[in-house]
Formats: sequence, C-alpha cells, structure tokens
Amino acid sequence: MNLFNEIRALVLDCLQAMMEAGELPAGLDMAAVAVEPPRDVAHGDMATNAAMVLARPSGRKPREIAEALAGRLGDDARILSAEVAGPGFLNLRLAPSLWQGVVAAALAAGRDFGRSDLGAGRRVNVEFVSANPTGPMHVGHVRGAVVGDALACLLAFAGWQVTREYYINDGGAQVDVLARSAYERYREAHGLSPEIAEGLYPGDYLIEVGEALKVEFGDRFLNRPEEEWLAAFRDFATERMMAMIRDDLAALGVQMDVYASEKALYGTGKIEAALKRLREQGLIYEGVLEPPKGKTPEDWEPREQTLFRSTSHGDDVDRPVKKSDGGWTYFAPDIAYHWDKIERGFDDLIDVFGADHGGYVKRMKAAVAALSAGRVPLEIKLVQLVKLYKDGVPFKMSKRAGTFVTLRDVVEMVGADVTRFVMLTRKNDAPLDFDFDKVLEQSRDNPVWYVQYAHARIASVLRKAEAAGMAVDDATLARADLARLDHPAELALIRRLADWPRQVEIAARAQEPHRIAAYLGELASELHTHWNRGNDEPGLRFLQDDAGVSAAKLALARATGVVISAGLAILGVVPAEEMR
RNA sequence: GCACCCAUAGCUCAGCUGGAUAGAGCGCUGCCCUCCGAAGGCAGAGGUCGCAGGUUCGAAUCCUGCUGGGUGCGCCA
Repeated sequence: MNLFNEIRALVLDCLQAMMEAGELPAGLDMAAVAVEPPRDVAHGDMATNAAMVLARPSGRKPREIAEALAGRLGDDARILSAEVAGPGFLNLRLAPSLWQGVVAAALAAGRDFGRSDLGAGRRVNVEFVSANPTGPMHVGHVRGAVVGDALACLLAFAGWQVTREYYINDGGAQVDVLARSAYERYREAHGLSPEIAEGLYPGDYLIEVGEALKVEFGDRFLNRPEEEWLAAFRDFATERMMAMIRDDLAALGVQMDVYASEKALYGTGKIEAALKRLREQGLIYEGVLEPPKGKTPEDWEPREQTLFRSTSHGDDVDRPVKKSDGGWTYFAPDIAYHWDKIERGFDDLIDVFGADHGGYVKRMKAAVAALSAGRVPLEIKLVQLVKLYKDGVPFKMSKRAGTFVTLRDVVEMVGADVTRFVMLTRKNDAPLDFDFDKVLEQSRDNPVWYVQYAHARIASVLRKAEAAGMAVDDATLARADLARLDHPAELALIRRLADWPRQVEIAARAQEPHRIAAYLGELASELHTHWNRGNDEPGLRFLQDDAGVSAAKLALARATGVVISAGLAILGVVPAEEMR
C-alpha cells in the first residue's frame, strides 16, 4: 500500500477526465506528473506538479489547469481540500482516515509493508565481492559485500527477482602465486623452513593449508619440480580459500546464490564463443595501441594484439583481449562471464566494484552492450574506500606490523549488525569513515544506536502493555479505533510511516540502499521526538488509562516498529528488542 | 595528457533523477530537566550549494568550460 501512488492514480484519473471533457488535449504524456510530500508541512499533506508539467504540452497556463484539476479532485471523498499555490502547485489535504489507514496497513502487512512491484519480476543479477581467492577477506571488501547484499535485498523487496553472484578469479596468475605460497607452507609442515620469496603471500592463514596439503599428499611433492604439483596445489588452495571466504561472508550475513568460476571458462570454448559473437559484429581486430599520453610506461614498445573495438560502444580506447604471448588477458574471461550472464536470461546486470576498478566500467559496459545488442543494461556501482579510525585517530593498516584488519576482526569487534548499518550510512561512491569507537557509542550521533534504540523503546512499551494485561498482537491492535490518532504529533509520525513505501521505490530506482538507512534515521528521530513530547504532554504517551485510546496509540507504536524492522531487514540488520 | 568519481553550514554529511523559504547531526549560543517515558529535552544563530556561463516557468540537481581533491590508464586481476 503506497498512499502516494494511490493519490497519484486519482490525479491521473482526473486528468484523464479533463482530456475526455476537452479541457486538456488528448494524448498527453503523464510520466512527469508527480505526487510528493510538500517541503513544508504547512502547505498540506501532498503536492502535485501536474499543472506545471502539463502546461507546455497542452498550451495552457499552469494555474488554469491547476484550478480545473483542483475542482475535480475536490469531488473525491479522500480529498479534503485542493489549493493552487506558487507557480502552479496543487496542495492537497487528505481525509485523516487515509493517514490512519496507513497504521492498519502496516500492521496487516508486517515486515512486508512497503513491498513494491516496481521491478515487475524482472530478473536481475547482482555480482559483488568477487575477491581474489588468495586470502581472507579484509576490511576493504566489507563495504562492497554489504552494499551488494543490501542492494540485492532492496531490489527483491521492490519486486525484482534477484540472483546474488560471486565471480571467483581462479584463473589468473595470482592463484599460481597462491599455489607457490602454499607449497612453502607445505614444506614448513614437513619441518623445513619456508622460503617466502618477494611476491609470495606471507600470511599465516596459509600455514594450516600447508598442514592440510601434507595430510592430503604426504611427502610426495617435496623437492619436486613445480610442474608436478602446481595444478594440484592451486586447486587445493583455492578451494580452501573459498571455504574461508564463504565463512567470512556468512559472518557478515551474506549468502550468495551462485559462485561462478573464471577457471571454468577456460578450455571449454566459452571465451572463444563470446569473442566470436563480437567478431561477427566486426568488433575484434588485430592492431597496435597508442601509448597513454602524458604517462608513457618505461618499457613501452608498440606490439600487435587482438583488440576489442570498445570505442564503438562508448569507451575511450580499444582494449586488448589477448596478451602478446598469445594468452588471454583478464578482460577476455570477463567478457565471456558477462556473456554467460546474458545467456542465462537476466534482464538487468549489476556489478559492484571497488573504486580502483573504475577504469573498467566503460569497457565492461561496451562488451555487454555489444553482446546483448543493447538489450541488457549493465549498471556498475563503484564502492569507495573505507577509512578506519580508532578514537578519532586514523588507523593505519599494515600486513607487516600485524595491524591488518580482516572482515573477521571488524565483525568480532563491533558485530555484523553495526558493521552493515554503518557501511550503508553513505552513498557507495563517497568515501566512508569507520571509527571503531564511535560506531559503538550510545548517543544521538550514532545512527545505528539511534535506530535500534527507537525499536527497543517500542518493544519496551509493548511489553509493558502486555504485562498490564493488554492484547498487543498485530491483529488486535489493527482493530483499534485508529480515528483517535488525531493529534498533530501523531499524524506527523504517521506521515513518516506513509512515506516508507515511497522511499523503497525511490531507493530501488536509484539502486541506492543507503537511502533506506537515511530514512530509518529520520523515522527514528520522529519516534524519539514524539516519545519525548510524552514527557511534557502525558496525553501523547502510548499507554493511557483508557484502554481504547491505548490500543490506538500502541497500534501507532507497533506500526513504527514494523517499518523499522522492514527497513533493517533490507539492510540485513536484526532489530533490537532492548538496549543493554 | 585522457577518463571516471567527488566538491552543499565551522566539522561530518543528507537532499526524492528539475520544484516552493536548501536540511540533519556534531560544535556554538540561550533556556529547561535531574520525573527510570532512562542512556537528556526545547529553541536560536550559522549557506553566493567550488567558480563562470548555458538550457527553462523553475537548477544544489541537467549541459559546457574552468579550479581544487581522489582513482585509474597495453601484455596484473
């Protein structure tokens, strides 16, 4: 139930009637007609820009259209008043019962309140994290994991059919390095001293992999040439790393639907097939790239390579798909992987990348545009860095000094819920500060705490009511006489609740889950303000002597709790029943 | 050199894909509270939305050009 959509539909009906009556030319495009909350509550409950938007295409003055529209809207029982204001805004006042109905709707729908069919069942693939399987996830991966997962939740809530997917980069040189690093730990497990050469992965997490390799292979590969063990060690170690990464993700509450392997694309003809498709469009050719201007690499020499004509789809230069030694570049399997996603029938593709991969956005979009003949839009969300702080002081990370922060560390220090919420307090393309102390602070300026506190307060008052012998289940509360919720302060809170379904659609359309966190902060603020007013005005407290009045007020409290739960569920955060 | 992202109150940031007098928290100033409806409350001051143009009824929002910051730029992923 989205009250704004309901009123917009009413506005469109009236406009339709005006077209039929000849007051407006037929066939006007209504797409830009919006019904929104007014900036200033004094203006009314809702405002529409219909008259201003339609003035030009209909060749009439905005105020004239507004007057006529106001007359028709006023005939509807739901509209108390419709007033023309400013350049042609139409300010609407709604019957209070409409607002009160929002409370009942929230109680009836529970955590599904605000669900939308905006996505109309379109299938969307959200690829995120995709960290190299060479070690545990570190704090840099956390934000991408949270943003991707929350975005997936948000889209699912808004009517998309969502697949969460992780692309395992297990086909490149870095997994050979992993195998060699594991080999040294394997030697170590046999009592030899490991030689962790420059460029190998020095992390302690490989020690147990070495032990496991010893159990698996005994001493068979000791002092044997690399060709004999490399492939086996690589497979073994990457499998171990992926198990670790799955555990890390689970600790954050992230559950992938699909793990896609880069390695699985090799030797199966998939890369060739994807490139063939591009070749058929004349987008693959042999050529020599110009060196980048202004920053020519030291060892630059022109070489002929197999190139993808990405410039024909908006890229700045064409991109190599084959290395000079004839092997594929990383881009080639990436193309094949996205071709695979297209073939699996997704309507929308989303990739969540670290901001340092920003340079690949255009070429990836070019590849998908070419492969899908423009049918499948690819959206790439770049996630900026997280700056760590401890007590307001920047927290330097160093593998060497042992101050390297893993995802595990973060979750163990502050918990998955806090981690997730804080990672969503900024839009994905802005840098984020994460202070280990501040995120646990119990104060107004900690949004996580503030939202949880609001939910806990509601839970507390409901417990209190129940202890006093009241029935506080949703079905009973929904039957309360909600017309008694007529105080301006209560209506202000209800207005905020009514905005929830709208915020879901706005966030989903923009693919920006952080908006949900921001909305929850505002809703929590509204709840706390209302609660505090109860100190001075006892008549506003949720618990009253009159059982009927209490029931109505508790219904409002519970409806607020429902919306907070629904919002937190999208962020993957468990609402708090009490603060301790 | 080129591309992408960012620039909004003293600080940290929101800002509905173009709407009305640009918002919140912190900090600052003033008032109130010490009642377990608790881990404070209320109010106020504070802005040339980086700069300059453009598009239009209307721009923080869209376009162009600058300035400043971040990221990246063939055979690493």
